[in-house]
Amino acid sequence: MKRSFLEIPVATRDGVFITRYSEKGLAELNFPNSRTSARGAKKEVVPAKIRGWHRVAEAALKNILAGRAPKKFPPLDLAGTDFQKCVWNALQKISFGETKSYGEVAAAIRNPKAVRAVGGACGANPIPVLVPCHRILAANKKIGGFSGGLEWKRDLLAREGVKF
DNA sequence: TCCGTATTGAACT
DNA sequence: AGTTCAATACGGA
Repeated sequence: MKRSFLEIPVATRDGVFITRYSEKGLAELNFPNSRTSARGAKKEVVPAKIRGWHRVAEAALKNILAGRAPKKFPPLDLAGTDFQKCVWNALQKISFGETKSYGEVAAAIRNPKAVRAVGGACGANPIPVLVPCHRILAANKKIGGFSGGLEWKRDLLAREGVKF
């Protein structure tokens, strides 16, 4: 069974991001380039609950894009395996402007050897930016990869004041 | 069960 | 210093 998400666009100076909400929280976020947007504007009823989340999510997103640390995050409804959720949870513990290597993340979840699996989980991350998969660099401080495009990763890091 | 992965560290040019 | 290679954990087909 496929979960249906409530899709809400977020206009920023960098383009229109798409957020998707489930009954439990923010479930997905897409970069502007994905042409997932511009759909037959399904103006369904947006529960007040979700409007509240969206307000927080939008503020958090714009803060990050502006190079400032968000004060607050909306609840996240991460759909994935236990391992993935574990990784994503670890990612959220990385503070703004800080970077970690895949190896360190692996160590943080008590699987020091699962470095590549961590990479896989990052790639499967449904919520970039808010779940800071872009703050993960390879051990030799190289850029690695990024789902939404490497330009985004570099740009986001630069805005956080990270140099490499 | 086999294959690919957003890695890593060591061995080899 | 750049490159190749095997190992490793996990998810998808």
